[in-house]
Amino acid sequence: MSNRKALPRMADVAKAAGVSSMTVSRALRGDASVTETRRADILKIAQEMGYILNRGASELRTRRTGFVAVTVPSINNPNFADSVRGLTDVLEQVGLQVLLGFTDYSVDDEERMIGQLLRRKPEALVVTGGTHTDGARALLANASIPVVETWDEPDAPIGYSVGFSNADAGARMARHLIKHGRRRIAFIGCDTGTDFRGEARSRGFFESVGQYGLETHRLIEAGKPPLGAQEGAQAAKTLLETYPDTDAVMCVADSVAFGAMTAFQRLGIAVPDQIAIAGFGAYDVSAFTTPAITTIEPHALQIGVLTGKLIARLLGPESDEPPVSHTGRAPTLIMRESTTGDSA
Amino acid sequence: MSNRKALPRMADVAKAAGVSSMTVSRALRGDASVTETRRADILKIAQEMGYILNRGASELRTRRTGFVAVTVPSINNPNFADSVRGLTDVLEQVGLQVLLGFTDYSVDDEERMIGQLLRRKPEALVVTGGTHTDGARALLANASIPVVETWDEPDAPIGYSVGFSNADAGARMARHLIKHGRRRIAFIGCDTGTDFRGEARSRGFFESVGQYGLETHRLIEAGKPPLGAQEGAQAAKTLLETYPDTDAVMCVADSVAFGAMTAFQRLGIAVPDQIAIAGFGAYDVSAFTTPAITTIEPHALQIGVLTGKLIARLLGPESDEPPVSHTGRAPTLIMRESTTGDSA
DNA sequence: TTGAAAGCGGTACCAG
DNA sequence: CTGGTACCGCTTTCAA
Repeated sequence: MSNRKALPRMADVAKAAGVSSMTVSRALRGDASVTETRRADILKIAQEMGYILNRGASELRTRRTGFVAVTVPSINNPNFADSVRGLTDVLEQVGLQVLLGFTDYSVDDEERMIGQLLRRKPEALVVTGGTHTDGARALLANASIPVVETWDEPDAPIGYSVGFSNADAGARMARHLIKHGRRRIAFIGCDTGTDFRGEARSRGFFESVGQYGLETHRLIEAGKPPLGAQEGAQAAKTLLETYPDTDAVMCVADSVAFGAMTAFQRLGIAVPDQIAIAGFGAYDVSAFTTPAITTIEPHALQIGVLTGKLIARLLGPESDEPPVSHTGRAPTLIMRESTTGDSA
Repeated sequence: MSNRKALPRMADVAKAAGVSSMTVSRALRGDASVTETRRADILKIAQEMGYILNRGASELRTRRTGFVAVTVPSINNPNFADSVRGLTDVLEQVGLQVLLGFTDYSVDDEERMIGQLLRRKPEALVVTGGTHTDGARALLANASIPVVETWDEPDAPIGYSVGFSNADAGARMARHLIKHGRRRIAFIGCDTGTDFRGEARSRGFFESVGQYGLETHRLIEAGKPPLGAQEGAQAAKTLLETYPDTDAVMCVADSVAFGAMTAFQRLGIAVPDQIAIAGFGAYDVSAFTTPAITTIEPHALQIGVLTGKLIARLLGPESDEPPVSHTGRAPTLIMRESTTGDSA
């Protein structure tokens, strides 16, 4: 039902149409030099024969693959999914195809993935975050294609970057909590050395907390990313045992905040009266919990879209304005009842 | 920082190593016929030169691209994300690279995507669902590569299929609700003609409801997919206005069920006392709401994994047992308080 | 406007 | 075990 039979080649179409391969090639690509009637004729014949262009062969000759390689830690994360989606859509507009690789939050896996992806000769490469192995950096340096780091503001940028400061995002939330009267403040995050963006948020968060003279050690490491509601619920219990007087907690992601909130509520702890909860990521769920969860909107889709536009400009025809790294819209704090106590 | 300079080719490595391209080719692929010392030598030189194999060139000669094309409606759906992840992981094991295309729940977009993807000469193609345009079917028939339809049991299978009966899943939930004493039963789904799997669930649901002699017209069309909590909340209000005496509702996805439940609760309607709620998809959130939401676990990851294994067997060395379509584990009903009323 | 020949960067095949 | 040669399917180039 699906076994290899010889697929027609361009030469076969040419023969059937009584022209040369070159004419078929031109007709298929819409080259103006082919007579309109002839072109229509060729297209019809190609269609009838079920001819499908072999892009691999064209690429070899033109040296343009139309691939953009992309590595993300995980696709099972609404934020990354949004970014990938935005990126894919924009690139599709200009005929570029995304090659996706998952790194599972491991820089070693990332290096391996990049090595694999580069063999496909992508015209640009998009990575998540600004932390990479030396090996990966070497690969990227040698590849001589545009590199875009996303979701971060790298200390040592490789090429372009489209992202924001996760530390600032954490700090912003800390100030919000403090402004609303919280003083014994905690953070639930991933284990150290795994999710670098989450760590940056935690770092910025506690830096800000410290600036107000408050305790900065209430950190719960809830496991390896990606963290979900399950881990959030577990971490909430740990938090209560370890620092029972905590009156506010930020979670590395909304999924975690949701799980933590549920755990508190089932233990009879009032949110936000006894403990305020904040998340990150503006997941859909956060707007519909009771109370709704204060969070930070990272504009994930826009990160993808901006990255796509940047790449389109880099690979497209020479533009007047040279493309530059783009920081996009800064993350937005979304205040909701889980920290403000205001009724819905 | 990233401009085109001539990348080294295999011939360059060969020259530097003082051997022929053929020897380099063999060394790089681990062909046993190359002396071990020579191979080490060549690998080192290739490494130093920053040589990266051009797979496009190999593919042309070997006629094996290592691509598997995959179309999914959307990646912003935990179920599809899980499937893609499972599929990607398995295929990566055997050196296959996924080429992903998004169809936005449109069969026309799907046809277009398939057309684009086939030009990359994938060795297999995975599509979501069993409903396709005639054009898409023609493309697939001509491609002469294995085709796997997932997430469904197609009426007219194109090739292999890995999925389950969405109608059965809907029917199962209907029986569950009826068994728990519900009689005025509704369904919140997508607009007709968009999400075929969701429609199948709805159809099976109402068929079962009808078999018990109950009303089968309480259908709320909540918009185009993907539906979220927002649409669920809105639909819940519509449901109350349209069929105020409804005592149970199944939603096409857990996200929708969550939004609907929140809406009911904010309106002071007790779940499940006044109205029972069920979802589909076993999203993480469903286990942590109050009450937790009864749902159906489709084993999305496993669908991806089984599809990957099927393809690996199809494309791998001749196996003794011929590969067949695999239905995987049947969806599992997860009973929770939102329909049973049992305390957590 | 069209076609013939060469070549993109690898690997199959066969000779040595 | 190693190398020469042809060729994968398309497009560039140049001539007609």
